[in-house]
Amino acid sequence: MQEKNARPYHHGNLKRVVIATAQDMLSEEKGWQFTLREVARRAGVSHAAPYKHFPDKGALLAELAMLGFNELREQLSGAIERPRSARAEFLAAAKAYIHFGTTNPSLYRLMFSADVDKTAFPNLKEAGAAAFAELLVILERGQQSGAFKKQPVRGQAVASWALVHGLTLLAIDGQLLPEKVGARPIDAVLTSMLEGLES
Amino acid sequence: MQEKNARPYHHGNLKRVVIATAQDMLSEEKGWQFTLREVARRAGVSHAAPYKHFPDKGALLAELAMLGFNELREQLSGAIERPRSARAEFLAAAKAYIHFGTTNPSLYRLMFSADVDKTAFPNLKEAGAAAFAELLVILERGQQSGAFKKQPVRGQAVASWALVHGLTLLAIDGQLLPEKVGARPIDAVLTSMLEGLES
DNA sequence: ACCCACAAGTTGCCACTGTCAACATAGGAG
DNA sequence: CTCCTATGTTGACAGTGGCAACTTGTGGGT
Repeated sequence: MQEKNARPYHHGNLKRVVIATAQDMLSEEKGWQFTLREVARRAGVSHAAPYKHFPDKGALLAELAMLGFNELREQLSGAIERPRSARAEFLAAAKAYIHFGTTNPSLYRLMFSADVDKTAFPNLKEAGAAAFAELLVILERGQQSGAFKKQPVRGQAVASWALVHGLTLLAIDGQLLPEKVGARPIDAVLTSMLEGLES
Repeated sequence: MQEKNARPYHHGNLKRVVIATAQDMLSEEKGWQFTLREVARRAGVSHAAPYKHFPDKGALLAELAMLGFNELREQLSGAIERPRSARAEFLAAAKAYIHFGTTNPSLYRLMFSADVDKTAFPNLKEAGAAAFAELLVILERGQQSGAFKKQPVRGQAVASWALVHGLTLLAIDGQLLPEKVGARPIDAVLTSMLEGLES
């Protein structure tokens, strides 16, 4: 008797496969401007199948961005696991952040792109806030220990984030080459930032 | 006798009109993800006409980005026209930069998007470098006057640019609201940056 | 004035896209 | 076993980027 079709109608795990396939495609030339039809082709399903799991392409992109923020938050909290000096924590987290961005440039750009509307995707917004909260933890601990100036922590967080974010984008764009900006530019800039933070 | 067609085949000025139309469309919802066909429609020509002036859509986007950098450079040099203290110059230029970005959010994002390939468009690369050079001028003058620390100026420029770029993106995303980050966050952050720069 | 070459338009086409509707199949609950 | 829902597929539509071939307009040279 004939077996059932090699690929039954009920995939069982298609949502995860679509996400994983899209994540793979992020590292290709088109970055997050891949096409949903190509994702479906590579997942081995029809072009309309993803629409049973995502209302549209924007929803898939938002999911990717949210997963990116989750991963970033894990990288940040992993970098400051063992309690140590505020300075060491700050540097470790900043470097983990920049490493995340330079290792996943298309994902990083997607996370901050206008194409993922955080107002339309609450999970994404929360994930972004959770990643940002790791930075707040570092700054609050630094203030409590007396290592950092006692100032509104959100203001300090904005300054720190703006700088690290800018550095990450410069690194992604290949603008942080030693012959352009001197040796170890990231260390130099982060040290300068810390001088502004410290008591 | 009948007049010639209302719209002769030879437009005479189509390249400029395409650019101006695309610039207008940047401020609409899709930002720089407008379609070239829609640009052509609004310019009153056929869908293929822009291809006589731009090899592809990417070339038009690169042109828009280059014009953006030119405009940014003019804003920066205008902000520091009259010689004054290094500190005042730095603040004026930083605010002009942030104002440019928040006034033209889609153009600003396009300028730093992976979609405009600076290696493929030398004019764009030069325009970006010229805008960046304005910052070098400020820092060099600051060092010469003794107001800023005598350090590798490109390193200082990278730190300054990273911070201002990050602030601009935060402002564009509406993240610099006083209830979130305290009053006058830009002033606070720039002042802190200056403390790191000054002798 | 005429001719020719080039510039710069148009028309039509191709392969592809995002997304929707209708249909087909699979799974699970009652 | 039946029925409902989930989740696939097929087909269609309106649109896109970009190309080739064609058409019209311009300007230079004779």
